[in-house]
Amino acid sequence: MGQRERGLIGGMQQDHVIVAAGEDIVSQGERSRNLYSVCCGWAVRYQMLRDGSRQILDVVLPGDPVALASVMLGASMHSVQALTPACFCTLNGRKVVALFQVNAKLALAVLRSRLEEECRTDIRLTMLGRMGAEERVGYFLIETFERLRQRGMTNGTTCRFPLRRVDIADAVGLSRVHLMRALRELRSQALVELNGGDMIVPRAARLAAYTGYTKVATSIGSDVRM
Amino acid sequence: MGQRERGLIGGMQQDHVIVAAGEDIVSQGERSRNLYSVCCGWAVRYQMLRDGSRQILDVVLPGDPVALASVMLGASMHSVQALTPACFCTLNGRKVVALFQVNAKLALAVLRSRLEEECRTDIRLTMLGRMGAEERVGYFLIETFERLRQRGMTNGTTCRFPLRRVDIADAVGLSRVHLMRALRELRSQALVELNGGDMIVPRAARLAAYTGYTKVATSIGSDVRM
DNA sequence: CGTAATCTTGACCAACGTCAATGTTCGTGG
DNA sequence: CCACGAACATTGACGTTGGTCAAGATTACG
Repeated sequence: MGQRERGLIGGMQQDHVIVAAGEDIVSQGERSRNLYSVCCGWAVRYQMLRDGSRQILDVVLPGDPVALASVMLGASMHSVQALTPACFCTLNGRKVVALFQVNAKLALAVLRSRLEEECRTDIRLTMLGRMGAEERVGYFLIETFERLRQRGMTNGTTCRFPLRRVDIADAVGLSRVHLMRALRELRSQALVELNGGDMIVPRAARLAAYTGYTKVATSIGSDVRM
Repeated sequence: MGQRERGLIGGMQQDHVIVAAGEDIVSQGERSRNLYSVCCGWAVRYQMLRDGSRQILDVVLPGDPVALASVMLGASMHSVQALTPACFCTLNGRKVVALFQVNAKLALAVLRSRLEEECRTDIRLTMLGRMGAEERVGYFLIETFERLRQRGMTNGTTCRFPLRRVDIADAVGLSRVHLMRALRELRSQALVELNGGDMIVPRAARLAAYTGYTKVATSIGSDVRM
């Protein structure tokens, strides 16, 4: 994507919204015409079930778009909640879609980034359907760690990690108690350690091997992440 | 999408490939430049794990594109296997991408259909992470049934359903034996019945209510499904 | 028929969830 | 600075769900 397209998107930014930790910026079922982009802070996409349980679909990091489906499809099937105080920049959804209709390169770049997400989602499906507790947790952690590393948000073997235990449990489909058991096991094998709000991965390659994680090519940096 | 775009895609069709039941048309890791579209027959997208277990990611029905990610990202992270003898039409991936770069409306239509898929995938994630065996199986069946109904492939309360028990088990993340238990329960409540290669759903609304399924708007018919 | 594949079920075992109790951290008001 | 409470983390004991093994029934096909 060239300077020109980046400028087009940049020029459409309307506002910055600050959201407190724990608050939703998008709600399941909502018909919003606003498109957001995480500017700083962490968030999660999630769904609630009838019985009150929650599934975290994905961790949303700075640079990731939020509510694209809501804008293009008319309604959002998931909520998005800030985990830390977070700042979102707002774009006019209608205008962005209009821009897509004119600028094929831009639409294509977004399509490509969606397809990359799709790959990650497929693997998460496999993880939930077919892996045991330790593998699931380890996989989720190394995947997030690698995403952070690609964005320069790690410090060698350490990074910020503001998810609570419940959040991790809801992301990997385990109960909070069983998640603790899995974490204990992973720590005892020196694969990952969570402490305060930090994650420590002494040997990323070892954790990757343990969980079956393999790096997937991304277009971060060379591509749009509105 | 107008007649013109449909014609552009239509004109690029090169070939028809016939694949026997049980054969792969796309393999995990493959770097193919071919794009396919299911023309008749059933297929599944799936991934294999190190330990030999398999996760079925999705059922691919007539009209669905195959290997879009492979073409646009350079490699496929999943395999696609025919469940029945199936016919795929082949498109030149490079040409299709080139077409996207020129025709924004087309790129946008494909993006929109990817976003719809994404909604379905999110729900499947939730199902695997948070639902019990009966709900998972019921959900998978009613979702597939509704997709078939939208394409006019059902006959009131009945439709073709060529998946074997193992396939269903691999799709919903259960063992074959436990899948049988769930099916027995669903049948005993007259929610679904599988027989031969057919599925019978006496009261779709009842099964939907039981599993928490809600219809999600799709652009089938009005949109591209190459 | 006969062989292979698939379906189906029972008996038993492992993984994971629930409950409940105890630490630990952190923010707030005195 | 301390006392207090609220939210979160951690662990043990025990129950439930779902996996594994193994055997027999059924179907598909040569």
